[in-house]
Amino acid sequence: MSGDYSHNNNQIDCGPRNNDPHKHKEKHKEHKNKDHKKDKEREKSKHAISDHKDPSDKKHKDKEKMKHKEGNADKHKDKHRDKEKRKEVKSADGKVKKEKENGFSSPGHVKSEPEDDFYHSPKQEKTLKREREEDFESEFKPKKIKIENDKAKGKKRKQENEDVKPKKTKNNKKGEVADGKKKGKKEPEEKWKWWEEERYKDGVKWQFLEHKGPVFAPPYEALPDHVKFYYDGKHMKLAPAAEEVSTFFGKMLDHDYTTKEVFRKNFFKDWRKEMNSEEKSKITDLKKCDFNEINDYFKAQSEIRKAMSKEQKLKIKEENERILQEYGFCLMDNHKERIANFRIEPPGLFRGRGDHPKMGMLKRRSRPEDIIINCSKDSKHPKPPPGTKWKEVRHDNKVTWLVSWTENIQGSIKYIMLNPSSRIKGEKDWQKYETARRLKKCVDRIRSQYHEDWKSKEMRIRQRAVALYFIDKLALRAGNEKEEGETADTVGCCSLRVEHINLYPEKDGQEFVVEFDFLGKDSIRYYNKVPVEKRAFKNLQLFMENKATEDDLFDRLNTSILNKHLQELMDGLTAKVFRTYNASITLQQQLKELTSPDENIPAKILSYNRANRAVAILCNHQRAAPKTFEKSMQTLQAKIDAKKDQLSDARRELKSSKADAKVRRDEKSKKTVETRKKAISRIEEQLMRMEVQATDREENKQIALGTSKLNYLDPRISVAWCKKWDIPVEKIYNKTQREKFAWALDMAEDDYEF
DNA sequence: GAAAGAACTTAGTAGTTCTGCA
DNA sequence: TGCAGAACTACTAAGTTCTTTC
Repeated sequence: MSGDYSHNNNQIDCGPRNNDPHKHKEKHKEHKNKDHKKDKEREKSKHAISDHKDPSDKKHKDKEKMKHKEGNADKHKDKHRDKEKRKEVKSADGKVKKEKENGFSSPGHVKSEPEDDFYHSPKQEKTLKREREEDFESEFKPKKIKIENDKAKGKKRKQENEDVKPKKTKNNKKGEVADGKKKGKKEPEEKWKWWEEERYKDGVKWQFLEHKGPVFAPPYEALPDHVKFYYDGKHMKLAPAAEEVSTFFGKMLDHDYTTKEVFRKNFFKDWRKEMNSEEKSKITDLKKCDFNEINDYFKAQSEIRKAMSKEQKLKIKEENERILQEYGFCLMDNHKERIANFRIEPPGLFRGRGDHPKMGMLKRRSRPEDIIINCSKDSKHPKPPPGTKWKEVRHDNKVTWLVSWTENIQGSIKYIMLNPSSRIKGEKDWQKYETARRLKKCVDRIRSQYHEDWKSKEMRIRQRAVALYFIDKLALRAGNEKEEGETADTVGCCSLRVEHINLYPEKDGQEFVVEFDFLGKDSIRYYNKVPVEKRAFKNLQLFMENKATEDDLFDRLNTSILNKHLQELMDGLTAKVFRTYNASITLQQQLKELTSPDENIPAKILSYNRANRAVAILCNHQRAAPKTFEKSMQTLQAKIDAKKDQLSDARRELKSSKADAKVRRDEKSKKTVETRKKAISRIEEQLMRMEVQATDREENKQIALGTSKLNYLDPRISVAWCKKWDIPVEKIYNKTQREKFAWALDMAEDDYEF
């Protein structure tokens, strides 16, 4: 893990989601800022920890200032080093190597993208020059593109405009337009390297945005007459509104949700709202409702779809492709960009995770009148379906979304945004890792600061220090306060309650052990027994004194207090950055530790997956073990056994042919020996692959690697590792991931250091 | 300065497509 | 060629953080 710092003993196989041993008690009430009297007494009586201004505070601040100064000096040195590094390097073959900046390179050439006929706008010229964002951290400096003279600008502009000109897309396969690749064409067309361009400043996200608007869910299609709903054993024909909602439930009959009391109650309440007065008066008990025919009908439909002929399937695929081409892309600042989710969420029953109080509620159908469109004033605005109107068309270029609407369950806003491969998402991602790298430079200072802080006389400072210690050491999430009764009862670091930890002065031969047991994001259980520093332990004892189990552990702390403090320690620092930093640094360290030069490619990939797994465990990224896991492991094991038999047979054969060759001493028998030797090494190779696969699969049973790979691991670490060990990057990142991390693939060299 | 609202990232799951093997 | 299982994608819930409002 991350040096001696992140000791994470997360036990992944600690039971399924929601399997919290202590049933979550009734939600506690506002513990923050509450009952000050009680707190003060507590503090006074014990360790004379004052909640008031600490006279030593000023001293502290001065000290802090000094530290900051030191930090700045370091920064300066680093900058200097970076500058040195950035100088052009000539490689042995005389080629100018890419200029490096924090391990990346950036030749300032003009992009050439495929032309396309999707959008054309006369307004593109002004978008060409983006100004540099001034406050952008030093590490996140794309190389300044050489300043173009007017002539050059004109040339670039021309090329950019050509980017959006018609492109023949006959027989296009999925993604080809986006990729700018044509089948059969060997030379890959160059993609837009947005990371070599200037960024906008002042929060501007784009200058020009044009899109076709969202795709709505298809209208409800009534059930055929033979599919019947029964109430109390009697057939009942429902009016379309109630029937539609009944199908939402009927489709889910095989799902666990429909057995949950809360789900059933919420569904029934909302369903009744959709019934006419006759239906409402008759249907009063969900237990008497029989949705089986509806369930069977949808299952049959699914079978029919599966059994379709190739031609029929192809037709559907083509239609989907057409919709994708029409609605799945937008034009942002001269570049055609893929939209992530261009469909409005269809109506259905809300599937809240864990013990969500709103599960089963009806998610209503969104209409054009609910939809806000965001695009350029001077673009071709998307048209609402005939006879309808948008709620609003706005032109806000300080946000990244294209479409938004408010959902009816929690009243939150939903957005249509761009794909992770887009410039707008990529820049943000890159910036995220640069912030984490800046944390690397000052993390020691921050750590010594919180080690000081937990001796403070002020309770709030001690709490802040211990919480930060956990966020840093265990990669816990910040833990915002949540509205009671609105969501599942989950917590993060700042919102931990007394009931979520147990303290053991000594456990299993270790001192000062803290046992964490709580439900985190998505109601995934976090269970970890971890030895902590004595001061942290003693502080926890103090924080828990005279508190009830449902009280907040850190009653003088919340995420905004913590983040404000972090902001003072480092510009742009928030609790979340620690997770990114610890994940990435762990990957880098693990890769160094686990990769041995003599191993072959599959073994190296196993090492990579193990490093990735270490991060996933640190971040508590779990998944349900695949339903077919045991069976597929058995199958694989059987194959391994068979391969082993095959190997021993082959060895036996080799032995006998060697003996044979000794006697005969002819060419033919010599050849046989060689052939059998080759066969053996082939079988050994196959066996080794299978065994590696089995190990990997077993270790991965309940761990999800994807989340950390996509969100926490600086891709440049992986790219550098691939380059260093000659591993094809395709073995680590699939196509989508390579598109998302195109910037990293382009800029990271084999010596990249996070 | 706190609360509410908005914007955006992170997350697991369900459904679909691809791949390798018998 | 068909099937099983792996790999990938789409979907959308659930977080965090930033911004606005009062």
